[in-house]
Amino acid sequence: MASPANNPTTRRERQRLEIRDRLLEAVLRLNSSGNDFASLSVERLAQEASTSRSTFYVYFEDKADLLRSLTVEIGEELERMAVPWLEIRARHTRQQLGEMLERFATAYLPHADILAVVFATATYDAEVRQTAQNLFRSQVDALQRHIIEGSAAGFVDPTLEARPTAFWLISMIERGFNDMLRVREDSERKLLLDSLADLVWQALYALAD
Amino acid sequence: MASPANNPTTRRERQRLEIRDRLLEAVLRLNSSGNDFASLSVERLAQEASTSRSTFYVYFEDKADLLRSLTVEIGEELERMAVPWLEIRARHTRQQLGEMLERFATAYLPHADILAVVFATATYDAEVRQTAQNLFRSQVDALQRHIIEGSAAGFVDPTLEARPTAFWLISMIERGFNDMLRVREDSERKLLLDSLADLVWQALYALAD
DNA sequence: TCCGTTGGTGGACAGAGTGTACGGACAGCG
DNA sequence: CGCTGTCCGTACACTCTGTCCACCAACGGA
Repeated sequence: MASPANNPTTRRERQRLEIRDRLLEAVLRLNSSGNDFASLSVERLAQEASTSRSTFYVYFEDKADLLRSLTVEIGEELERMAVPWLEIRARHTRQQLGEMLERFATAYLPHADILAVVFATATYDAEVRQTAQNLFRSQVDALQRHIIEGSAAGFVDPTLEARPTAFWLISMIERGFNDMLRVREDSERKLLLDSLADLVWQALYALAD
Repeated sequence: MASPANNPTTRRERQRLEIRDRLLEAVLRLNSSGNDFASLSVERLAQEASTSRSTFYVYFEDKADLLRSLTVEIGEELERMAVPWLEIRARHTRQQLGEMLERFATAYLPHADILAVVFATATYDAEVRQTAQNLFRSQVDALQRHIIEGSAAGFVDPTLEARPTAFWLISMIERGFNDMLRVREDSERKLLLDSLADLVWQALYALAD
């Protein structure tokens, strides 16, 4: 059936993609195991991906270039993860909000460490900064739409300024989640998420109607 | 009158401090003028401070060490700046809150760019991370006290979990302020700060009593 | 004022990492 | 089968780091 000939990608192309993936995964592995991206040499990275330093430069211009690719991929996944909350267009309960935020957190947290690297790199690499800003902006956009449509539908406080409110709330969530990485205890995590849900509830939904 | 002999510091000590200050200021100057800290060489830095590279290493172990000193100094100033809001122990109006946050923002924003560097460096330098965490924690502590004492005094919603609420609000303010750097327009800034005041008001004070 | 001490300076050094170039080797492909 | 694409090792020039040291200016005590 799926013979190599039928596959649109040739074997060589598949090998290319595999090496590329190995490099991307190597960064995640090294980064999550205590090493820090900034002092990670290309040599070490290539070694972790079972390839050579010179090959690295075939696939990426430099480390920042690799990080850009990574950011785009993670960004797409983040947007998918936020859908359950932000795409809601009907009145919901405080408890439902809590559950949605919890699901969002569960999906977000595994990526938080690499996102921290992205934000860090953004301060000194213009292209990564652009990518990171797009990511942030698209989250704010989504929440802004949620607020506007929720106001119209009557389940969001209609007196809110949609854009700035969305900006602050997304700031809170993003910054807070990055810090939550360090929280090991499940009970403490629960407490934090519950408090977050209270704040969001209070900010957006409590004063509706 | 104030002869050199009467001065507790000798001339040499004063010169020492002056060079140190020149180096610290050089970082701020170079950082704010578009250059990025990560790719800033010690050579360039010493040059900007009108001193030599070898002298740099007399004063600081490395760039991260310098950043740590800077962080501590900025941290102390930040705490002073937050006092008007956080040290309030009595009921106040929504308008007063807005004014206090505006003053806080005005004091914070000039430092936001270097703080961004601090947070970026924190992801890969353990000591800077510690310093940055202390800074963050002390802000959370102060807000937590504010919430607890405000609850007792009756002007803060007593059902709040003080610690996590403080954590989220400080996250929001810190992350948001770092982004506000890019906001040039006064009217837009006004809108943002007003919205922030609404959120804080709603979160802490609206449900008191 | 004199002179010993202090401390900034420039230069040299080894070590590490970067980004580029190129030839050899090996496997995929026609 | 021979051609071609791709990975690998090696080498190179370059930049930056952190350390060391000898030199010398000027500071400050006597």
